Amino acid sequence: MSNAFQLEKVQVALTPLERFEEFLQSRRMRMTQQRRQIVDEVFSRHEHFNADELCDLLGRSSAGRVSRPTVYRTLKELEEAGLLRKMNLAGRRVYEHDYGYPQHDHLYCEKCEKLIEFHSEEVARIREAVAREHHFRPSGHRLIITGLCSECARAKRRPRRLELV
Amino acid sequence: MSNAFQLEKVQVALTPLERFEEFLQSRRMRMTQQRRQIVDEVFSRHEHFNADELCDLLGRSSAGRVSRPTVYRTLKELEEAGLLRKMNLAGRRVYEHDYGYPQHDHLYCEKCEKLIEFHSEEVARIREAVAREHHFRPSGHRLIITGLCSECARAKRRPRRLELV
DNA sequence: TTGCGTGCAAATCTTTTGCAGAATG
DNA sequence: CATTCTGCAAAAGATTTGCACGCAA
Repeated sequence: MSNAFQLEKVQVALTPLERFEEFLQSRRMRMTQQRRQIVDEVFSRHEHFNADELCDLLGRSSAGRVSRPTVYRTLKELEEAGLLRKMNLAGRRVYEHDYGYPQHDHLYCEKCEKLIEFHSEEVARIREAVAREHHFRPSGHRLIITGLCSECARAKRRPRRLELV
Repeated sequence: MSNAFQLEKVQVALTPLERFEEFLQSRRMRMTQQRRQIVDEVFSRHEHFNADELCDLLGRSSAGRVSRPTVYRTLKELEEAGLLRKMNLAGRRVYEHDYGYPQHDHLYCEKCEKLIEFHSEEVARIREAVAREHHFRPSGHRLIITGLCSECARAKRRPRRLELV
């Protein structure tokens, strides 16, 4: 169902942690307590997050805290490993799951900052067509449609009534 | 011609400077030597730029220098006035002309960092269709297709020959 | 003359780096 | 045991802010 606000997961053979272990091994890097903790935290929910928020979450963690530099270092590794994707949203740098989720684009509510995911074959088609015209070799794209989500649009249409209660 | 790498200008009644003056007046703000200098510099070429680059250009200016805080303050004003649009490109925050140029999207070369503008009615159509599906009220969008431009793609296909000369 | 605007210096915020000690394979 | 990692402190880069003086209207 491409209309679902939360896209369906894609079937993957390995868990994010296993996938990351493979990546680390391929680079002669080590699986540490901290890296494990970060992967657990990051993949325990699907929301978009930024480095600072993750630091907070890991700060409160019962498993022991992880330092800020380590969080930044590991986020970069997870990006290189293809587990996370970084994105710029109204000046905020947020991460989202990449591994195990299908290609998608976003609707971004400027009021409540909600991020809605959607998939469209059309976008891929346009990408190819435009690229061909310009002799450009596309490797990816990013489409963000900004505006107001249904709730905020409704609220905006009749703000008086609600505010004057 | 929507295929031109450099899109055609749109007819506008006022110069950017005049438009900015109107904006300032509407807010009881003043036209100063510095603001005038910044607008002149910014609209003297069509390239994308960031705050730092603009500071450099204004530093060399014969008309006297403009301080960094003023550059930042004025860029924000120009954005609010609808003269400039800010955009995040691979972590770099760049500005582009908004006033006097048509709605467009970008092809971004990951190698040479070139930015190619293109216009597509299709994108606008998709935007409306997706928004309708999600009861979303769109106000704008941003589409960036990343990859390699024609020159860089060519260079990449046969790097040996060129590098071994 | 009355504020608004500017430049300076310093503060913020976010992210990165050098390094000594800790942990992993 | 040889290296890789981590945390700390500090550096770095980008942007913002407080304030006293200067300038536009």
